[in-house]
Formats: sequence, structure tokens, C-alpha cells
Amino acid sequence: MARAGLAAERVVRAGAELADEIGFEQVTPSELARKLGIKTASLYSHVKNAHDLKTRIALLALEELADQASAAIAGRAGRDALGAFANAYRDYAFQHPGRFAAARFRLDAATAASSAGPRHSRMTRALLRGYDLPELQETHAVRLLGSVFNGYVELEMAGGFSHSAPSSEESWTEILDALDSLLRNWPASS
Amino acid sequence: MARAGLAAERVVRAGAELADEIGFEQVTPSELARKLGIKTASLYSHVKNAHDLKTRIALLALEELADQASAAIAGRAGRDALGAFANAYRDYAFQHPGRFAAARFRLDAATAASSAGPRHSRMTRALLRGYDLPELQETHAVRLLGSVFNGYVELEMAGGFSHSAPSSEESWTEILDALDSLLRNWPASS
DNA sequence: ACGTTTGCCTAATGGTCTTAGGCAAATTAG
DNA sequence: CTAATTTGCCTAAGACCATTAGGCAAACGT
Repeated sequence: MARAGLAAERVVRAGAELADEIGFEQVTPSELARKLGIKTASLYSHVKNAHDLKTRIALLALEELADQASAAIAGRAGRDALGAFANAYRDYAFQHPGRFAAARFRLDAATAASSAGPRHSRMTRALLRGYDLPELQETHAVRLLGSVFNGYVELEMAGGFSHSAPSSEESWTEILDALDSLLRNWPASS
Repeated sequence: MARAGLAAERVVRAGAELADEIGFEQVTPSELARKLGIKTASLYSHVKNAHDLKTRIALLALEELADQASAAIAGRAGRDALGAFANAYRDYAFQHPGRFAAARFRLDAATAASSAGPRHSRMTRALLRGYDLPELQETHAVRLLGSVFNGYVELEMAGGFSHSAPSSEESWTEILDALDSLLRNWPASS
């Protein structure tokens, strides 16, 4: 038999490209079929339905993002690692806006658990090992970093910082400095 | 003539309610018409099209959110104001998840400029006046706070923190403490 | 060479958004 | 009060979408 799954994967990859071209929201079976030069109905042998298609693109994006982040922090620590990690996210978002949006697609609990999501938390934890936070505060810091990275990049891509000085670039490094400083002087909990 | 605009406003308000009930993404002309007990085509005398409907709901949500935040910081300063402001956002998001999602709907530049968006920046700036940051750093801090609030609430509502200890509630207050500490000891820029 | 599987197809159903044109009731003006 | 206007809804229709069912030829493994 012709290897099953291979074709499905090509379809999903094409979906990811399409997302970067026209936006993740606009990725639909019919649009993807158009890109692939086949009839819409033909897609349904590779993908269960529209939601399944989006889910698979999200999983792909999550993996790619984790790979990039992982490569970025290898061999680094402290402010250096923080910057590399954060930039891995931001750069990925700018190079692959559709995939990045896909990575934020809401997965159901089971799918999320088997996604690269947990890898992201583990990496953030590894990053924090360079700072020594009280054990209990580590999770709070993980959540803070996730919030800032996601939040900043989203606002930036929505154009929130584009028409005002100082440049978004400048705020980004300044914010990373501030976070580094915060992590080195994390306040004792009351 | 029967006052124009009044009916349109009622339609938009119903759209906002619908968003809280079924999610902002799922708010469509046909769904809203169903809720209102009228035919889909009839909506088009009140609203230009589906995108216009979503835009108007977004503008409504942005205003409401600004009102809440504004009321929250009145008469407060420092960590007190920071907490009240942040909680205004978070509470609104939990009470009105659909509207909150609407507030993050991407508006074109012109619409965004005439929305309550600028009010949000001004309020954040007002909040920061309680801490005295070097003038140049103030914008960076505004952007940081916006990122954290948006990012945290979004991750939290997506269920990102739900199945692990410590509770999201605890992380939230701990993160606010950390931000307060950071704002009081903002690092000098290199 | 043969049966199986794959990857595509056409056809059909039911839902969506949107425009056009009409009609009765409410509202305003004289 | 009456007449003109406007509103808020309607039906009808076109174009597009997601999805299911059933078919067929080429590619594949044995």
C-alpha cells in the first residue's frame, strides 16, 4: 500500500504554508484545496474535517516552535538564555505569522497534553534554573514569562506598538532586561 | 422618523450577549438573527456585514473595559492601583469572556484610533505615575503591563494553568507582587 | 500478475453570507 | 387627523462553504 499518513502530512504542511500566506483563520478546506489544485471533497480522505485540519496545523506549529526554542537555549544561561529563548518565539512569530497563530489555537485537554505544549513549560523551567528562584516561585515565573512572550508578540503583531515611539524593538530588549532583573531579585512572597 | 441608530445599538448589544454565551468567534449574522427571532437578511439594515458586526461588538467591549478599569483605579496608587487595574481586566474577562475576546479583535488602524484603545494606554500611564520611572522607560513599562495582562488572562482562559498546582489565583497575585517590585526597582538602561 | 489501497473525482445536501426588492406599521409633518 | 416618510421586517435568489456517499483509475505490495 502507498504509505498512509505521508500524504496527510503533506496536506498539513501545505495548510501551514497557507496559514502564513493568508492567516490561520482563513485556512479552510476549500481554500487549501484550491492551493493544492484538487477538489475540496478530496481533502476529506486526509483530514477528518475543518477543525481537525486546524488542530493538525496547530500541533505542527507547536513542535516547530519548541524545536526553535530548544535550539536557542542550548549552551546558554542567564540573561543570554532568556534573550535567545524570547527571540526564538518572536522571530518565529514574524517569520511564520500563520503558524504562530495556529500555535495558539485552543486544543482540547487530551490533544493539548499530547502536544509539544508540555515541552514548552519544561524548557521555560530549564531556563529558570539559571536564576535561582525559591522552588515555589518557579511556577509563577514560568507563567509570567509565558504571559509576557505571548502577550507582547500578539500585541506587536496586531500593530499595537507600530505608530508610536520608541520602537517596538527597543521596548522588547528593555523588557527582557527588566525581566532578567526581576528574576534575579524576585520578591519574597508575603 | 424612528430614531436611527437605536435599533443598531440594540442589535450590537445582543451580539455582545451572544458572544458571552457561545464565544465571540461563533457570533455570526445567522446566529444573532436566530437569537433575535428574526430572519438573517433583516440584520443587514442594522449592520453592514459580518465584519462590521464584530467590529461594533469589539468597540463596545473596549469601552466597557475602559470604564471598568477607570473606575477601578480611581483614588488608588501604587501596588493598590496596580492590583485593582489588573483585576478589572481579569474580572471582566471572566464575567464576559465573549466580550473580552471581542476586545482583542483586530481593528484597522483608523477604527482602532477612534476606539477606546488609546484610553487604555492613558490609564496605564496614569497608573505608572505612582511609580517614578525614568521618562523614557515609561512606554516600555506600559507595553510590559499590557502584555502581561493580556497574555496571562488569555493563557488562563485557554485552560493553560488549570490542571497544575499552584492555583492560577495564587500565581496571579504573586505576579502582581513581582511586577510591583519590578516597577519600584526598574533597572537603569544600558 | 492480482488484489488492495490510495487519491482523486462527481454528485448531492444543507448551511452560510449577502444583495435586491417589497410591504405593513410606526412615526413625523402639515 | 391625514399624508408622506421611514423603519424594520419579510421573501427570493446567487454564490460559496463544509461534509457525506459512492465510484474509478493508477500505484502498490505480494
